[in-house]
Amino acid sequence: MSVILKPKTATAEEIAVQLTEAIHAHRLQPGAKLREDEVGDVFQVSRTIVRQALHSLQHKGLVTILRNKGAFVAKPTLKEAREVFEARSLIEPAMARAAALRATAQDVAFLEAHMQAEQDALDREEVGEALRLSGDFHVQIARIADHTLIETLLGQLVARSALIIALYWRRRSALSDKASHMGLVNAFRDADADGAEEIMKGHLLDLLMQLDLRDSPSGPVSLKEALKK
Amino acid sequence: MSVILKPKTATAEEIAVQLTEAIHAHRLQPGAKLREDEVGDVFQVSRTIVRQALHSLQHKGLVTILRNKGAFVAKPTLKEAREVFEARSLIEPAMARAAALRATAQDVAFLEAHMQAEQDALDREEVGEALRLSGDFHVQIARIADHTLIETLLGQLVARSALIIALYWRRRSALSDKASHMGLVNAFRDADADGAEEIMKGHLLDLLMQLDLRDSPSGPVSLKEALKK
DNA sequence: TTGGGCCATATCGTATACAATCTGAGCCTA
DNA sequence: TAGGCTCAGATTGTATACGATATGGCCCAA
Repeated sequence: MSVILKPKTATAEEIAVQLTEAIHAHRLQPGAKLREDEVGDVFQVSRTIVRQALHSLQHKGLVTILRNKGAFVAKPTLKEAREVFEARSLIEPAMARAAALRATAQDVAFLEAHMQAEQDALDREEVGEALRLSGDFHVQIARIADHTLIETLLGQLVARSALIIALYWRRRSALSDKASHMGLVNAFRDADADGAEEIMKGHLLDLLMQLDLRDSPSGPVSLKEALKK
Repeated sequence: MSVILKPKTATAEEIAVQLTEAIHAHRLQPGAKLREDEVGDVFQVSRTIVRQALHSLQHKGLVTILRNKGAFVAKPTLKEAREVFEARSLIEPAMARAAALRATAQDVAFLEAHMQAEQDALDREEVGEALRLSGDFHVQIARIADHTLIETLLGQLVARSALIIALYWRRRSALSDKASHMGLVNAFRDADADGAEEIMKGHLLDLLMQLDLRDSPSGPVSLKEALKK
């Protein structure tokens, strides 16, 4: 928790955003406890506001709140992880198709700048920021498709994906989606709906393949936790 | 607001459920104001708890909270309404397919009982309850498909659909989904994945057709509201 | 009469006080 | 020494007090 920025007073929304970024950047690990007054001290607000932020993050699936226990950064199970990517596979190809039919020159330029920003972050070795931008790329596609509901939804799924990547990413392979993203941008430029849809399908499959979502238990668990119940 | 039941103390979750049911049953109309201490009086809890419930409903898209103005039952716009059904069309056929492959005899029996309960409600002329059950039928399919994430998601979309139906339903046609639901149950019994998927696709299209989602303005609006801004 | 400004009241927003609950250390006992 | 009990401290849960903001009525002036 001590790695959070902005020690000045903030709104619940701002706190939620900052916590989300910290989770995205893996500065807050899955399972980390978020004590209310600790967070409140950092942001200089009362627990009331912190509570709002934490509940909001719970609704988005980033935080788990246990009654009388507290709030923790969510630890998606294997099943939840698979479900997130299944849901994305149902939604995103259709968004890519719609975006291809609607994308303007500005949209294409925006996505290109977005990819450049991601590359810059990688060059600076800011892996967390690059991951965040990479996820946001997908949300931007829903925005271009002008589908507000799914844009919101996808924002939540992408945020959860960041947690999943933190837990299940096979470190041995590089998480590179540059080629797919480039392909999508090109398809948008050409208004190639079929192409965009296919690339997105393949891209999500690629992502899945780079995760270790086989039956292995959910990773290192403390003995104490493992023996509980 | 005076039509709500259970005047004894309750948790935020219970309040949210009761409000949801009231919205489903159209006892609370889109746009209705939900004053915090009024709700608190009804349920015999402090505003703290009411606030939790209202925020939770906001996240689910059933309530709109305007800062310093208060909470209102959401009034989905035409675009939002279309988006809800588009999202459902992306998700539910796949759920129907998965459910067909997984449904047990118990699941089929459960759905049959569910349909019977809906019919009973209709016979008792409890239209609101029948609508609620009809929506829940779809959520149950996601449960049978064993897809928890989408089950939750669909619960929200179905709840919003109830609002949309309240606003955009063409009264002239009967909102009958009995045939489609029956077809789905049969497909589940036969493990007919393709059939289930197709029926669900068509069923959602049917639903859309029975709504008036053309460009007409969002219905009766007070003059004052219309001239604002 | 009509338009604008002012104030009382209603209502929401936030902080804080207090109650309920959990946790873990220390102690006792078998 | 292992197991369980008790209690203090830490932490979350809820109610309430108080401040901020919006609303609507009233008065006054043009």
